Amino acid sequence: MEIASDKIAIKVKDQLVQGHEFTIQLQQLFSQPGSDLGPAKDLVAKILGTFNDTISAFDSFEPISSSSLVTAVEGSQNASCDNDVKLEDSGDSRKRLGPVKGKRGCYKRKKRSETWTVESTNLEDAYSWRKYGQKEILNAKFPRSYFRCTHKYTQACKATKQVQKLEFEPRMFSITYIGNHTCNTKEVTPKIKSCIHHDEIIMDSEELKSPRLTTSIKEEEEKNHGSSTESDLQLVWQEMLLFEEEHHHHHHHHEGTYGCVETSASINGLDSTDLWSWQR
DNA sequence: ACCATTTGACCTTC
DNA sequence: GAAGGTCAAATGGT
Repeated sequence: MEIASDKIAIKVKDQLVQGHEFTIQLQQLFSQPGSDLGPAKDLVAKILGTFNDTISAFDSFEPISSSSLVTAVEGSQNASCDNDVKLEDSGDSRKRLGPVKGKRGCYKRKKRSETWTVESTNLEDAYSWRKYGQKEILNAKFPRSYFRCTHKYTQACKATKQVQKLEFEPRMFSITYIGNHTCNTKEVTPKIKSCIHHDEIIMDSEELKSPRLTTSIKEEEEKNHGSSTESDLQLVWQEMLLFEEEHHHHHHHHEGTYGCVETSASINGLDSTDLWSWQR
């Protein structure tokens, strides 16, 4: 076994794990009462996400000819999706209210993905989410909201998050991230048609025809009411986003096409005014 | 007309 | 069987 590369890999992973640990400690430090660094927390969340991603990448294809594998598979899924030959009418005693359009559900067994939780006053991170559910939770005053990545179907991105208001600190949310994004968030692409072979079924239907979105960020004049600290935070947050952008594709010119749109998502009927979604 | 959210039903997990 | 997570029809917004 020529383990040269294996050794390196192990070392790298150890370092990652350590960095992960440190970040968690930092996160816990933040959650001490008295500090209100929302944006920093979100940043921490993202860092953690990166670590999780990398670490689990290692875990997933672990060379390991040896032992100690963790029976990771659990692929069994008795999801009853397979044989469609099943009856689908008459005999079923189940109550089906609406028009039966086909089998609903057909869930697959979930692969445990990385999860991590942060607490923050603003619900935004750099990704765009779509709400798909809300549930009352036992012994909790506030319901839990469920979000998935906007690009779940166009790009098969598995990331989701759950948001719930903290009972004793209603301005704060507990945000649990599940899985990491695999979508290209900025992938609207210049669309060089010339090199596309012509039957792309891919169809990323988001052409954003709304002309008013293209007005760039001249909305500096914040709409929040006087609260200077709030706006400061907002600005810091924006800067962080831009910073990140630049680092993603090194000095990409023409980054200014982001528009900021207020969404009407509401948690518990009480919509949070600091809910923003960034779109291109 | 399209797209996001709401909301109760449906499904899984414990 | 209860609690939590997900689906999708209905609804609402632009």
